[in-house]
Amino acid sequence: MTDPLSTTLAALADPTRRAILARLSTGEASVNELAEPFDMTLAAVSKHIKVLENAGLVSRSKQAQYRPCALDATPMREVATYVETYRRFWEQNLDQLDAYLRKLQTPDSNTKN
Amino acid sequence: MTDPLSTTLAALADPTRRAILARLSTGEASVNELAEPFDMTLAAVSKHIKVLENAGLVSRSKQAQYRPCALDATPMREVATYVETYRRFWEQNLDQLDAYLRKLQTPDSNTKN
DNA sequence: TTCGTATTTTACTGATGAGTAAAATACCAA
DNA sequence: TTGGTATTTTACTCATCAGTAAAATACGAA
Repeated sequence: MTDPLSTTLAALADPTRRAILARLSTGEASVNELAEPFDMTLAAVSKHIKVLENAGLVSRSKQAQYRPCALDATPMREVATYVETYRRFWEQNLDQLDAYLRKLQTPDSNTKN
Repeated sequence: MTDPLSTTLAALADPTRRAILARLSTGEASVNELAEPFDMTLAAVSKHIKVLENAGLVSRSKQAQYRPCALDATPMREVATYVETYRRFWEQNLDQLDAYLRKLQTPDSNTKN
């Protein structure tokens, strides 16, 4: 699983990590700040951050003993591009659902019952 | 990891499974047909399909001894929606890169060297 | 230097994932 | 019924992941 898209998707496939990214979308934060909402060791959060960093979704800087995290959404672009190639399929399904619902509401279609 | 988005992302975070979906985007296929391109046991492919089915990305039907697979991209909608919330961040990064490259190309900015 | 705060690393545990081989199941056809 | 094709299940192995506790590291401040 060394391809970047797999790495990005795997990193995103965890609610804790997505919450960290959501927090970072409001601005930089230290590990302590990021860990605060979670019922989890600091070390555990540190490892989640490492996964995100490894996927290129988080970048780090250095300020004294702090190593603040910043969001880097760039790898999500590939995810967006990937799922977009399937858009027509889910929209097609919605169209079918829509047609089905319309059919149910059309009196004529139910005359046999 | 029981939330649907995590399940979908985890299912997509594997090149074999994405290849299966790509194949299914061209139409239904049996497990044997799906397994053909892979250097992997039929049982292994069967399990990958189970993961996709579990994520709602693949639906099955029954035709004699065949249990053909069909693509259902519906769960990808949530993925698309999710990454879209970060679009402004990666576009911002592109803008910054663009500005940076422009700056490099502007003679005035390098007069000090 | 010594302390305190921030963060990571290490060693370990338990759960889960990918893969295999071989047996089991399902269903059609002769 | 017997055989054949399609597919899944089971039991097992190996690797990876999430989490913890405790030690280690990094760095500013007194």
